Amino acid sequence: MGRPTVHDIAKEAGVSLATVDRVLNARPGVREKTIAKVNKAVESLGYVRDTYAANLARQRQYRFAFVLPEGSSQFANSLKAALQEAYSSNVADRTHLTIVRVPPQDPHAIVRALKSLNTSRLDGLALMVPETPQVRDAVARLKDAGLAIVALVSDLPNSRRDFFVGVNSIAAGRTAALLMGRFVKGEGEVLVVADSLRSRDSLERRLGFDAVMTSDYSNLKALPTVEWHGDEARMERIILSSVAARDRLVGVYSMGAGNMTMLSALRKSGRLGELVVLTHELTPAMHTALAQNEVAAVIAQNVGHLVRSALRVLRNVCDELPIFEAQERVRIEIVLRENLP
Amino acid sequence: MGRPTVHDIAKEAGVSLATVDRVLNARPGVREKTIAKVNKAVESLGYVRDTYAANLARQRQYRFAFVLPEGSSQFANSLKAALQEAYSSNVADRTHLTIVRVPPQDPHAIVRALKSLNTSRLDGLALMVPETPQVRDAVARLKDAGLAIVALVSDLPNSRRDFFVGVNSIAAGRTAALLMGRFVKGEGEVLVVADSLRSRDSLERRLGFDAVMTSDYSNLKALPTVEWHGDEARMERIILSSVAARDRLVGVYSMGAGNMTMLSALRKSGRLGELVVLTHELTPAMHTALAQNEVAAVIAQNVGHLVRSALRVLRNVCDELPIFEAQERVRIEIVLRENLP
DNA sequence: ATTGAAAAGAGGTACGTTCCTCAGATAGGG
DNA sequence: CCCTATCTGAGGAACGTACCTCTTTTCAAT
Repeated sequence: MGRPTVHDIAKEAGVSLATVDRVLNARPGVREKTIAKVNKAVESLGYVRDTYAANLARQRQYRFAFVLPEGSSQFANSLKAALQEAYSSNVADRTHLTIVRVPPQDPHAIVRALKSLNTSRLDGLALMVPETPQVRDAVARLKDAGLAIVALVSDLPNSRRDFFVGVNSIAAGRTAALLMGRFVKGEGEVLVVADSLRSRDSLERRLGFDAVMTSDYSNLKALPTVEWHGDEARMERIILSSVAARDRLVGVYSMGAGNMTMLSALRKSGRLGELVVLTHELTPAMHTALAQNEVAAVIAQNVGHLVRSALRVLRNVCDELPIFEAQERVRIEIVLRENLP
Repeated sequence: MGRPTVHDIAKEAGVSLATVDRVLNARPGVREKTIAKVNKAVESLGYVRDTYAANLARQRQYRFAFVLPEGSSQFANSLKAALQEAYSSNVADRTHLTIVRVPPQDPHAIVRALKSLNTSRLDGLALMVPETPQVRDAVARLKDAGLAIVALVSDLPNSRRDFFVGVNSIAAGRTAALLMGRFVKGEGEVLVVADSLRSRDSLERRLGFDAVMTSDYSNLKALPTVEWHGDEARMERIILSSVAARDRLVGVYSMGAGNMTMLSALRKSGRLGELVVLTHELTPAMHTALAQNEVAAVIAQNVGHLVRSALRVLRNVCDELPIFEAQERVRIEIVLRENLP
């Protein structure tokens, strides 16, 4: 009737339960021939291990830490909320979660935080931090200490991380360019704003944006990136002067945080209505801005997905199970006024 | 240390394990005062039942059937694929799934299929069928027989279904109109194509489309819906003649299936390049069409979500657990060339 | 043929929960 | 006060798996 159990395989393979267990858990002391017999029985009966019963028996506890940027970033906060939701739902069953917040602009502080982690009390780590050589090395050392490592949102290549969970930033930038190109009527200039191009995802978004812009929309000219480095007053100044100086401005693409400051500056300039504004990450503020037609589109990634995906990957790495890449690919979502969740 | 168990609550409440169990599972034979004591202990210890251990002990088996339209519909096929994927992954743990395929255009055949279900061997039902009075009544009877019922993709109001899993079709139509309005440069007419307006979702998409079209995009005129009723030759004829007759045509909105026929007809007409084409559901054919710039945007719903959501809802209804509506809200996805998954 | 290590078997306990039985306690009505 | 119905307690078996110990078998080298 129901699913086959270890007892059924034992019977089918003509071996004892203990041997089946040894084979299934890759423990030593079984002849090749017997291993083959058991595997054949597993195949023919279509046995799949009951993960929950297994975890119950083995008293498995996954201890993961999430390293997120501190500060007022709405996105990081919504990630944290998604994490807490996952924690209280069955998604995070048998999983103990710690959240560590670090100053994103200070590589040394990040390294210090990573070093202070007690690796013996931790099985895995998901981190959303800007890529710097110091961080890369610190992550590599954590990997050596036996942790499963997932880069979240922003990739950490060459850090020996096990997996990257997040969207392809180049494709996100390309998507922004496509939207800008199709939404703008006529021709003109596009202002591109970022907190800093030092973070890998901003850089890649810009790359993708420019690629599509130049190849498909020659009627538009993307201006050099304006970086405001966390200084909101500076941002307001730059935006106001840009808008005043450039009467051919038709669009604004904001690649990172600080969208509220940007919007209020544009509002002050009195030209918000004529501009096609694109931003990233569906924060509550952007939700409102979309509903009020101040922002044309928001390019987002589902934080719930990110978190669930990161947890799945971390668990699978810990259990040395394969990762189904297709399932973990996070989609680039386009949110308009009419498909607001 | 770990999570509190039933033993911990028993100790905390000063009652026996059996009483805790009676309270947790709402079995009779416990005084109000004792129930309160147990509940207080549950609260104060933050006890959450280990669903997997519980299901293991209770040998819980969820037996669900999915009723899907038969025929060559790519969407139904991808739903089936998502279902099979869920079945083989842990999402469908302790769940037995049956897929029933019915001719979507034949209400009597659908009712016959529903009546032939053995309700004593089934705990829940998810169905994607057009809404007709006969079907509505048949579903209500199944509900009376004690099944959990979920309407999938297309809602069945007044059928006493427990929940609807799918997108808001009106919002989907509104989203299509927004895209059409922003993508088209200049003014002109928009052809709207559907298999049949008898199906509720097509009707609602049209409603939403028209609402936004008239309120926001007076430069565009949406033509009356062309229905092709499953007759591909007829569709080709209509499209070719429409395109030939209307030189002000700037866009085509296809609300349902048959996108490949529509595209090939447009290709034949030689005017595909000038038209903004919008379709629904990201089938492999639409994937290609997007990549080749033949279709401007596809409005999709994630079939993986639909299936997982339906399964979660069915399980929760069976266990009389609450449904977290926010989690089950399926998003309206917009797929462009640059954010193809 | 003997030896000894490697392989396999047998049987147990545990995980957190459900669900069962049976016995003991408590309360309310006569 | 006892009687009876209702509550509560104590304990155990089971679910599928992991992991432990202790035996027994197998098989090749001697």
